[in-house]
Amino acid sequence: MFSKSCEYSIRAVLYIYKNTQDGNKISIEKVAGAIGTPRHFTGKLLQVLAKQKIISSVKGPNGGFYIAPNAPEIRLSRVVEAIDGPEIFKACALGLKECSEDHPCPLHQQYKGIREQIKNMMEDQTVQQLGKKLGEEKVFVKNENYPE
Amino acid sequence: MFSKSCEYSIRAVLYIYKNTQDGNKISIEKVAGAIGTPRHFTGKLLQVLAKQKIISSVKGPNGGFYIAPNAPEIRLSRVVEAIDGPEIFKACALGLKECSEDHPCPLHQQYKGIREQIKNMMEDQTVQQLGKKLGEEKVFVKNENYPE
DNA sequence: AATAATAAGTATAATTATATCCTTTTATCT
DNA sequence: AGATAAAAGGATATAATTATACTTATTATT
Ligand code: FES
Ligand code: FES
Repeated sequence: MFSKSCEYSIRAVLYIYKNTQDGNKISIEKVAGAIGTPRHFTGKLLQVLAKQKIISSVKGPNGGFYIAPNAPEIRLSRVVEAIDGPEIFKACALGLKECSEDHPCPLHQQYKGIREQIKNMMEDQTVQQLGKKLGEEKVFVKNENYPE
Repeated sequence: MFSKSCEYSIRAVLYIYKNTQDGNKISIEKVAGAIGTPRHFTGKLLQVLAKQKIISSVKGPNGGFYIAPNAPEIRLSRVVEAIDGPEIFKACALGLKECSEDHPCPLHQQYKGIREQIKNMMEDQTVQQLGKKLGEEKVFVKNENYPE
């Protein structure tokens, strides 16, 4: 579905949200440890998310990444587009260069609705909504029996 | 969504179906040319599909690949599972090792329905159904303005 | 038996994922 | 103020995976 980069990014952003609403900042080290993703690769992803202003970062001691409590809602689609690119939401199911009504692949009619749902899901859900669940409901952003 | 291997495979199988119902066989060369996929890579894919008995092949002059007119319906899911593996239909949206109700990711509730639809689509559609469309309706298995 | 057509098997290239290393920024301690 | 250390930023290197090309082995036809 999405690339690993993208999956990792979403998980990281949710975790960062949940753990920085009290004004704290959190380091790459801790994020990667908490969600179970490779340290350096995670760092790189957070770097591009910060550059795109999806998350905030501050260098130096006591620095780290965070999402300001008063930050506007961040749609998941924004993360996906930053990492995998926006074309992913209009790609053809069978890999044709373009998906179009004029030159459809045999799966086009059935697939386009599903793809739309995926897009809607990512546009509807925000980091803030899902991030809150992370604390309240039983949802997880790291694998089962993974050491905290 | 699916890997390139998988996309190519489905396109190839549909093309082979459409062009071998008259008892003909068709070569890798022609398949790859007609659907616009790399020659050798396509060959390899057809090889595993043949080994899995999803399509038939015969060597030597006048040989090639084909799907027998009396062959039972081939669900697209079978092709997907042969190439990308069956796990793809139960994978977690955020890349957790397992998707489960007990240890769900934050997107689980919303995603599982969509994933189910994808699975159903691939299980419902058969090579025969879609292959017929290839001749009758305006659907394509190669890119626009690609030389035949 | 020779040949030519073709599938099958092996090697290379490109991409993606991951790790290492060095630089820059900045808070804190002396 | 200067030294130090903690953190992100950035460039570059390696590994794994995926995609593609090349070579060899089969086999129907003559
Ligand atoms: S053309 Fe394939 S999904 Fe639209
Ligand atoms: S756990 Fe992520 S989709 Fe089910």
